[in-house]
Order: sequence, then C-alpha cells, then structure tokens
Amino acid sequence: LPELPEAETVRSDLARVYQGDRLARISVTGRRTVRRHRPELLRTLEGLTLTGVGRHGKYLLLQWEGGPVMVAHLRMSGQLLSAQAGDPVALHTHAVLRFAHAGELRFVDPRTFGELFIAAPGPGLGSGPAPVANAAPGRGGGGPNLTGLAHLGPDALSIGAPDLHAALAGRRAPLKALLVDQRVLAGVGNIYADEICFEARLRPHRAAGSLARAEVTRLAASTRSVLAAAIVARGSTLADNGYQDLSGRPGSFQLQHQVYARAGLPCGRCGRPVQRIIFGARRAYFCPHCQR
DNA sequence: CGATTATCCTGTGCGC
DNA sequence: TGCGCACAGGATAATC
Repeated sequence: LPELPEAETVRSDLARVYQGDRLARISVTGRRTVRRHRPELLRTLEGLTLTGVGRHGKYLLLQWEGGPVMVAHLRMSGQLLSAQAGDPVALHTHAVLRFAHAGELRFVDPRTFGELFIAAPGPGLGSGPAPVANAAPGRGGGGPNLTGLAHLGPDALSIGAPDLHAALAGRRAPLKALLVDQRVLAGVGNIYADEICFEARLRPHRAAGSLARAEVTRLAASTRSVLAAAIVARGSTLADNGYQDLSGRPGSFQLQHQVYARAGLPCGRCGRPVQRIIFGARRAYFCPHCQR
C-alpha cells in the first residue's frame, strides 16, 4: 500500500510521537519480518534514544543515538501503529517496540511482505552523515549510503527535471514502468504513477525516452506536486482500509484521485470516460483524450 | 535492455 | 449462505 505519501505521513507521525524517547524493549515474533539478519540484532537498539526519523522513497529510517539506523518497509500490507502497553494486540502483530515514555510502536502486517532491518553504512566512504528526512536533489541519483538501500534512485518528492531527464533518456520502456522502478525513482507506486501521468497529461505507455524536454519538465513538476498534495491529505486509503496512519486513521487523497481505479468514470478534465489498460502484470488508468 | 512470469502471503469481494 | 477464484498499494529473480 504505502507509497511515498503514506510513508511520509507515517514518518512525520513517528518523529512527533517517539523522537527523543528511549527504546526500553523490542520484541520480534514474526518469522519473516526480520529476515535479512538475526532478529536478535535489533535488541542492540535497546536503551538507545530515537534521534530522528528519515525516509527515502517508501523506506522509513529510524535513526538512533550513536548512529545505528533501523529500516522499515511496509510493502503491501504493513502498518506501524501506536499503542499503549496492555492494549489488545492485533492479529498479525510481528514486532513491538516499547518506549520508556511514549508507549508502544507495533508493526502489523498480514501478508508479511514488509520487513525491518538494521542498516550499516554501505560500501563506499562509510561513516557519512546520517540520512536526512528527504534526500537532497541532484545528488547523482543514488539512494542512501546504507546497506540494502544503495540501489534506490533519487527521492521522488524532490525530483528535478535534469535528474528525471537523465533517468528517462534513451529508454524505450513505458513511462509508467520506469516511474514505479525504485532504482530509477524512489517512492512512486501504482496509484501515484497513474495520478502523476494524468497531471502531466502523458500516457503511461509512452516510451520514456520519447518525451520532449518540456514534457520531462512537466512530468517532474507533476511528480512533486501530486506527491506533495497527497502528503497534505495524509495519503490514500482505499476501500479495504489497508493504509492507516500511526493512530489508525485513514488518509483522504483517494477523494482527489483523477484516474486511479476510475475506469469508465468521467475524466475530471474533459468528461470522457477513464480507460483501464493491462500493463504487464498490473493495471494502468488514464484518459485517452487528455493524455498524450 | 525490455517483456513476461512467478514468488513471497493473507484478506476481501465477487459471481455463481 | 457458502464456496472458489481473482485480485490487491511491492520488490525481486529468472527466463527469453
């Protein structure tokens, strides 16, 4: 579920509630949730204070006193929920972080695609600055200098036209396929790729390398503005309530969706029906009249 | 490189 | 009501 706007909403909630507090105890019960290393490794964070919460693309970066970073990715069905000790434990709760003062942070994930892991500084110069909330633009397109995240492209929220042009130039793949490729651009998934293409008035199946300069500039601007608007609305919560914020509340950006899951409904710009096409293994929604 | 398919899982909603 | 099936916001690997 969570794409960049949902991850960013959870990021700011986490910082507000837990930053500055000390981790008293962490327990991991899910077998698959911590799968990149021994689950016990997470216990080395016990006693440390949460100094900041960053994000790159859809990845959340919990930064602890002394440098360690715990990475969380919610994948399809993960949720990070605040709770008080003693509150009923939801089905599919795989990890619980108990803080000294702010209560518990619980990782709940029915499909178990999500994961938690501790990241070390990646190959390269190491010991660089701690990751910040949003990657700086124009930094050569890389992800954070952390193991497991180095393959990520630049964060979509601050993508600039030059970086986007570099990423799309010469590529014959469909535009949408590259927008959702985290190595190209980090943070965009199925919902926002369609909304961004609509806003930029570009067809999702256009060959990425065929975009004119002006179109790439428009696409970069649309990427930033759609994601920013979705963050203001605290993300998109679809019919199954799969996404909720830290407090269990839904987002509202789904009310502003222009094309996603709106096959046959009138395009808000021209009134003609939105079309759905099959696109690889997934669907894409677009307006054949407004998008070229 | 690009396209296609499969895989990891559970829950929901639909048609019959 | 109940059952079986398709499908779901993601990421990754394998194959052609």
